[in-house]
Amino acid sequence: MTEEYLDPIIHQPVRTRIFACLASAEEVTFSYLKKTLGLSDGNLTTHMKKIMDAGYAEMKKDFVNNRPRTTYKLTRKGRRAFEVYLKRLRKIFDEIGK
Amino acid sequence: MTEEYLDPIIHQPVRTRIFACLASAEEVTFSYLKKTLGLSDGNLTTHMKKIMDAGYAEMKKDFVNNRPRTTYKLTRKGRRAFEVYLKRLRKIFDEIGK
DNA sequence: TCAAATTACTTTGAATAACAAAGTATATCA
DNA sequence: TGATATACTTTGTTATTCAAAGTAATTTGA
Repeated sequence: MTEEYLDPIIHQPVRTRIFACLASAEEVTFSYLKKTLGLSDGNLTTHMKKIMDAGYAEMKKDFVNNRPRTTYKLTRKGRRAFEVYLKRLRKIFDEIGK
Repeated sequence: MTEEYLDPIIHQPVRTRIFACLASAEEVTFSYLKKTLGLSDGNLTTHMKKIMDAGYAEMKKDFVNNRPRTTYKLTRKGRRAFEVYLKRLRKIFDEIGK
């Protein structure tokens, strides 16, 4: 059980939900994440920064109707990390049933 | 998805594993947790303190072979909180598959 | 038309959390 | 009896989390 450590970048109340969102789609906008997860702007920015600093997601900026739009998507590395995370979580909980 | 917040007492890399351990047994000793999860003494103490402060576990102290022994067990509230946690986690991940 | 509100973020600072090193205390071992 | 081990707790530093305030462009309403 010891080595089944849970990636602290992913295993955090807000970020786990962000990852679930990102994993379920190709890419997701800042506004969508904010609304869907009910986060403050600052909170979302800093969490995304942390995820990107880990190399788990990347950002794209463009304009739609003269408004800035920031889009995030998981990198290959991020998707892989999330898979490993899910596998470990499952293993940990499977052991409860002994 | 918004209201499916994950209890920060439980959703933390070390504590999730502590909860899995506690949930799988009636009660668990300090030494066992420490060894099984590979934690430093201080780290384990502070995490357990946090879990107890939330009313999720309780501590029993006795002596075995003239040695102090600290035993932890989930309270009813703690077990319930863990169940809710697991249900929410599952829901969040189920949504990935859309 | 211009002031106010809205959208879309980022920066910053204060509160909280996480962790290990050092500390306390008893027991065993050589 | 000095050294090592077991069983913890306290303390202090560093890292993390979050929202308030800040920036900038845009739309809306009087």
